[in-house]
Amino acid sequence: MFEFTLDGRAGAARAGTLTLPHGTVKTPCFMPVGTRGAVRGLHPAEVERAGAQILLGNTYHLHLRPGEDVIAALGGLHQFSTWQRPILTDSGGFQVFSLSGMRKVDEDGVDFVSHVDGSLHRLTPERAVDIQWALGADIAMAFDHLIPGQASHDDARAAMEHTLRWLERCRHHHQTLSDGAPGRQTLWPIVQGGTHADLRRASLDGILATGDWTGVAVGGLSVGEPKPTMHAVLEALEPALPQALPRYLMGVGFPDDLLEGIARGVDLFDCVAATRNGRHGSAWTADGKVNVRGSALRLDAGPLDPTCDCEACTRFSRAYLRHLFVAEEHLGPRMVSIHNIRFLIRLGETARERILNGTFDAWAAEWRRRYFAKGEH
RNA sequence: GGUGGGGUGGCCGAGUGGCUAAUGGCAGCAGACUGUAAAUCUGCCGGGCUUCGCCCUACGUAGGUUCGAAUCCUACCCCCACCA
Repeated sequence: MFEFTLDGRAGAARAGTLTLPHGTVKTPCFMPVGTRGAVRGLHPAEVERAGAQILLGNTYHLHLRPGEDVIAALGGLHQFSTWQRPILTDSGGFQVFSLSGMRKVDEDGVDFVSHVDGSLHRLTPERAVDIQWALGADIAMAFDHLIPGQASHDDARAAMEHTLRWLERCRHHHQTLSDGAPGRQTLWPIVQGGTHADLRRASLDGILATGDWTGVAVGGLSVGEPKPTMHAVLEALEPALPQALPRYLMGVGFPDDLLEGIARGVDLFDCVAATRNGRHGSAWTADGKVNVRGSALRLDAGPLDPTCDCEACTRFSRAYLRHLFVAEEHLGPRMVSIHNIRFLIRLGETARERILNGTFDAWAAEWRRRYFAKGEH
């Protein structure tokens, strides 16, 4: 359980197989986000047909509603949601960042004011682990202290060291739970340190010194910093990342981010952009971004993306999808969400093939050329 | 035929002498979104241009009062309600 085998490499890029209690995951892989136990607007069968191998859930949001006790009573998140493939849960660390106006951080943990009803909720490393254990995710994430991409070296260091102290508490608490049910769930640490290479390396060193991990995540990127900065952080980290561990770049990203991440040795990604942008009428295609609501598509009989095999592209015209958005039919946001998810998943599938057959670099170069040809992305 | 009410930018609808090219909303157009407080948010939206400004044309039609009118006056046209 929790094994990762490397199937092939191309430069820094890797193809692997991750074995988890609920199934295996072929990498590189994009993981759709189902924050509240559902990928926004989609049926699990649709997510399966899009090729998703593993989904995300969120500690904070599922704790607020319906509550981890409810989910546990109904057999855990897999049974509750009927998603039987692997699940990874985020710890609520991102909410420390995204709900910055509604929480207070201290050494021990974080007080959140619920955005749902204003009630007070406290998350600590132990609580985050408890909740994720109750949810029954295959992979639980450490509770981390995430800060904006522009954060100073001092602030980034403080949050990174704070994250390490929390990690040790997460690890210890998770170990005591796992002792009673080995093989049920694994815990992954998160590298922090903002945009500062030295802090990133220190964070990774601190993580690797504390335990035998089954995977490692890189967090705190794509939070306002320029893309070249994110690439530089990944490049600074890559040589120090153990080849034997799957690497998960949290919260990333857009298609080009996935490609650049894969090229820099990342195996796993998640991002809400596929569903959020899809819901908002922005579709990714081999030729760049398409505004599905745009008047240019009014009489366009062609598919959203001629290279795509998703349920939207194989069935509907651009004109029809645009009509759905203009008329505010829910089918529109749903279909473009499916398309975007499929697009990212297919990107991972293709990258894997190319890594395994030795043509990754050439393919990546051509992919970039075409994706950016129109000057949009 | 009489009385009263009303005619405002693609639509609805504020505005009763200057701060009004004219509040809002809708429609339309463009853009944003990265471990989801987002089926959300932002910008444009009479025309033209050398577009952080200038010039035209505009509040039913025509005239008038005034330094200045969508706002006041007169006539006419049209719509609605009630009364004949």
